[in-house]
Amino acid sequence: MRPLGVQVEDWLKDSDEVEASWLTVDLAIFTLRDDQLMMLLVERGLEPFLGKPAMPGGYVQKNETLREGALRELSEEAGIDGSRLHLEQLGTYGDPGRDPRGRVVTVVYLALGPDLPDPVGGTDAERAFWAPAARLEDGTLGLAFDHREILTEALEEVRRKLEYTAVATAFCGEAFTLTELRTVYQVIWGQTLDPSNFRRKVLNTTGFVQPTGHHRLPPTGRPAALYRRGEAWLLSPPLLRATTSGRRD
Amino acid sequence: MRPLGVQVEDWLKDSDEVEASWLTVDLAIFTLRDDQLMMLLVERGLEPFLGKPAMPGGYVQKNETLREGALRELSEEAGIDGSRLHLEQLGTYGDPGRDPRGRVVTVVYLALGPDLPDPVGGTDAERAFWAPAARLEDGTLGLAFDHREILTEALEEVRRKLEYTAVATAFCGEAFTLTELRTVYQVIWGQTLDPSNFRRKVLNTTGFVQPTGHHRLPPTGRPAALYRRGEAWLLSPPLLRATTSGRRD
DNA sequence: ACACTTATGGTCGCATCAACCATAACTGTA
DNA sequence: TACAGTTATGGTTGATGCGACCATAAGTGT
Repeated sequence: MRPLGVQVEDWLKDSDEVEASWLTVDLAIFTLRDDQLMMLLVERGLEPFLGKPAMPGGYVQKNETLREGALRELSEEAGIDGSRLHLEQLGTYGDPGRDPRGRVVTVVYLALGPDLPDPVGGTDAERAFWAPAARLEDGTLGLAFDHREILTEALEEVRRKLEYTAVATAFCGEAFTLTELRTVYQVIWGQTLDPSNFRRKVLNTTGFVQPTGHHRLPPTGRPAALYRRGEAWLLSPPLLRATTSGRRD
Repeated sequence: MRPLGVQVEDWLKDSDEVEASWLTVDLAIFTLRDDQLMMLLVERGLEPFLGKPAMPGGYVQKNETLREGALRELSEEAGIDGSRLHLEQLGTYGDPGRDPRGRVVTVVYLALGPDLPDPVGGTDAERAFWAPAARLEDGTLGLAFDHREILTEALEEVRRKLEYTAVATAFCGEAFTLTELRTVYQVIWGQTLDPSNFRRKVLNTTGFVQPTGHHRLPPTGRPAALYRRGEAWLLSPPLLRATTSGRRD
C-alpha cells in the first residue's frame, strides 16, 4: 500500500469528515451470442459475496488512467483484448454502504463487442462466463453488490444509444451485412423491424455505414452486401423505436 | 483524517500497485441569465491554481452519498438550495496527473436551474460568480485543472439532452410560458426556432408540458398561457435540431 | 424446372415538418 | 376612439419521411 502524499492532507480542513477511498473499475461487457444479449460475469473468489456472479473489475493501479484500468481488467479478468471494443464510461457508484469493506468507489465502463469468444482459462478469466442479460434483468440470476442496478442502467443506456448513435456497429465485426445490423437492433430492443424500411433508414442516414463492395454468401438465399461503419457517430436523423411514453431518468 | 479499515488491505494482492485516492465532487452549474447560458465558478483560494476560476466542488465526506455531497457543495460553495434543481451525474475524471496533489478522482454533477440569484457572501460562496458559458468554451476565460474539458462535455450533454428529454424545463420556473421554454432551446442551441412550429411540437409531445389554466401578462403583447412540466421525461418524438453531421463521442 | 430462402427495391397512404400567413389580445399614443 | 406596435396563438401548404405491404433478384437444394 502506497501512502498518500502528505501535501493532500494540508488542504483538508475538516479532516475528521473526509476519508480516503478505494477506486475500482467495473465492466459491463455485452455481446451478442445466438441472438441473445449476453453479459460477461465472474464468479467471485473472495468475500464479500463469495461465489456470487459479479461484473468483472478491480482496483485502479497507480499511474494508470481510468480507461487504461478498464482495458487492463478486461484483459486480466475476461481474457479479452479490449483495443477493438467500444469502451465508454457509464457512471460512478460510490455510496457508503454499497461495499461492506468501506468506501469503495467504482467507475463503471460499458464494453461492447461482436460475438466474443468464451473466456479462456489460465488467468482470472477461468471463473468468467456469459449470461443472458434478460435473466439478469428480471432477477432470475442474482448479482453481487449493486450490480443489478448498474446492469439496469447499462441496458437502458445501450437501448437509448442505439437510437441516436452508431453504437450498434460495435456489436458487429469489421464488415457486416444490414441483416446483421438489424438483428442487433431487434435483439436489444426486443422487437422485429421491417427489413426494407430498416435498410432505407440506415442508408439514408449519412455516415452511418459505407459499402465495402464485397458480398457474403449466407447458408441459403441471395448474397448480402457488406458494409463497414461510417464516420458519423451521432445519427441524424436518429433511428427511433416504436413510440413509448418515456419515463424519468 | 480517518484511517482506512484494515479489512480492505487484506484483499489487496499487489499492494504496491494500488493506492488510495481522494474523492471529490465538482459541479457544473448552469442557468440562464439575460438570454445567456451562464456557469457558476469560484475563484480558487488555495493552491494549486490559486486565484483561477474553477467549478465549485470539494471532498466527499464520510457517510454521505455522492449525490448528497453534490448537494452539500452546492449549498456551501454556491449558496444554492439544490433541492429544486435538476441534478444528474455527468462523468468521472480521475486520470493521474490531472491534479498535482496526487490521485484525486472527481465525480462531476450537472446542476441546472432557472434564473439563479447571485451567490451571496458570508460563506465560501463569496468568491463565486456567474460566467458566460460561451467565454469558457472558446477559452477567453481560462479554468483550473481539466475543467474546460469537463465544461465542453457538459455543454454537449445539455445540448443533446434538450433534444430527447424534458430537461429544458429545468431552466424554467415552476410555471412558464412556451416562449420562455423556446428561449431555453434558442440560447443553448444558438439558433432561432419558429414560435408556431415549436408550440405545435411541444404540445404534440405527450407529457412534455401541461397547461396550468393561468396566464401571464408580458410588458407588451398578448397574454401568454402558463404551463408546468408534465410527467414525461423522455420525449417521443424528440425535438430535433437542424440536422448537423454528428461527430464521435 | 421448381420450391425455398434471404436480400434488395419500389409503391402508396398517412403523418410530420418547415416555411409561411393570419388572427387574437394586450399596450401605448394620437 | 382609432391605430400602430408587440407578442401569443392558430392555420395552410408543399415537401419529406415513415410504416405497411408487395415485387423482384440471386443464391441454395431437389
